[in-house]
Amino acid sequence: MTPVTAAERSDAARNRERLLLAARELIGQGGVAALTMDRLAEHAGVGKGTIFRRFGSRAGLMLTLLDDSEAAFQARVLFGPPPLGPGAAPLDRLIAFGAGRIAYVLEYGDLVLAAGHASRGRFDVPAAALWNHHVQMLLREAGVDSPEPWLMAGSLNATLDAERLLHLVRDHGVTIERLATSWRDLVTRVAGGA
Amino acid sequence: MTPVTAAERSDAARNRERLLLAARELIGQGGVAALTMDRLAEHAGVGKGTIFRRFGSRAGLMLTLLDDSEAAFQARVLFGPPPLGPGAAPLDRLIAFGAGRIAYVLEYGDLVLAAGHASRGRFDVPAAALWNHHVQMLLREAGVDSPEPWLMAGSLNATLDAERLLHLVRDHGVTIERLATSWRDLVTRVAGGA
DNA sequence: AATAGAACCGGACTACGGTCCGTTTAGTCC
DNA sequence: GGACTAAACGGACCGTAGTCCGGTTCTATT
Repeated sequence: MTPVTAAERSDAARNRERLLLAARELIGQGGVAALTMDRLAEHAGVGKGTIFRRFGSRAGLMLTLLDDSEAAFQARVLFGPPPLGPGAAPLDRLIAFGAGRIAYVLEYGDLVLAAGHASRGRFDVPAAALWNHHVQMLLREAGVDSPEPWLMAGSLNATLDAERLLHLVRDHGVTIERLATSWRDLVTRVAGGA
Repeated sequence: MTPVTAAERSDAARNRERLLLAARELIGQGGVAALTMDRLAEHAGVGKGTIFRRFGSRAGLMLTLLDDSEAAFQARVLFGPPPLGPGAAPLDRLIAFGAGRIAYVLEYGDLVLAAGHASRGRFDVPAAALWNHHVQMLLREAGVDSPEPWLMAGSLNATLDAERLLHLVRDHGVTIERLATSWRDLVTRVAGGA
């Protein structure tokens, strides 16, 4: 977050902390929907413009709020124990990745949803690029020789879209187990399995 | 559109026509973004409330605007010549369906995008259910025996999400041919092909 | 410690989608 | 054709995300 070129000014840092704290408080009280920018500004004792300079948009703020948990998940994928982390067979890692992603999305629900409504389109966000790359790597290791590896990885990731998953769970009562099963089925077939 | 239970009142019909005409005019002049509800109301000489009673939301209006082309595409899929229509091998129909869908989304671009921002979530819209059912049927005919046929069809359709396709084309310069290739690769693998 | 200027601050302002409710009008029944 | 009712109408109103810019505060420099 802190730019390399210049240290963050102390008042800016103080306000950023205040804002994140106030944001979590508001969400804790009334859910993500209760977090409006006006309320946040008032509750944090800060001007509205300050929020937008700092986080760019409401979605940017949500992204920042998710930073910690997102980093934790990334760490589990990149350095954690198998099958999610390195060490397991590529297909098993792929299956575990989907299951983990599904669990993550359902756990943070509305927050992920709100973060997705970024003006940038929710695809170019750094994390998305990382997952794309990760899936692409696992596919290659699994021996999948696709004419469009990058697009194939993107397609599989589109399957894990937060809005879709939450819609299925909330409006159709689909269980997390069924989602995981479906993902396993999909990637197994793509990888040329049974 | 006209409810079976009661005929539409003449003033309502007149205003609906006015609104659709004015909407197409505004879009023709300044693109979909230029179609704001206030402007539309003024340009059509109609109150704003009238628009919302008739179409429910901005997305609903967009959906209505797409009605004709959507119906045309549906007709091609359900009754048209192979490989999109009936008569071809299931896998070929599936491939053609994706290609057709991609072309459709790219052709109507922003309109489809705006229609997708419906409050209902863009998944429960009637057309989406139809495509889901269609893909599910083709998979079954192709001998794909999935533990979750409905979710599998939904996953494949998620791959054709308008926002994703348009993002790839507009922000990454991906061609329609590459998208079609990737879709073919995906469904071929799912169907157990090469 | 004084100073300059960059970074930051705040809140009034805009544009938008969507709602509400008192008013008008179309269709119907006598 | 007059009266009645349900439907449609319209535009003021609301809450929202996001912008703008004059004033303020921090920090580096001397």
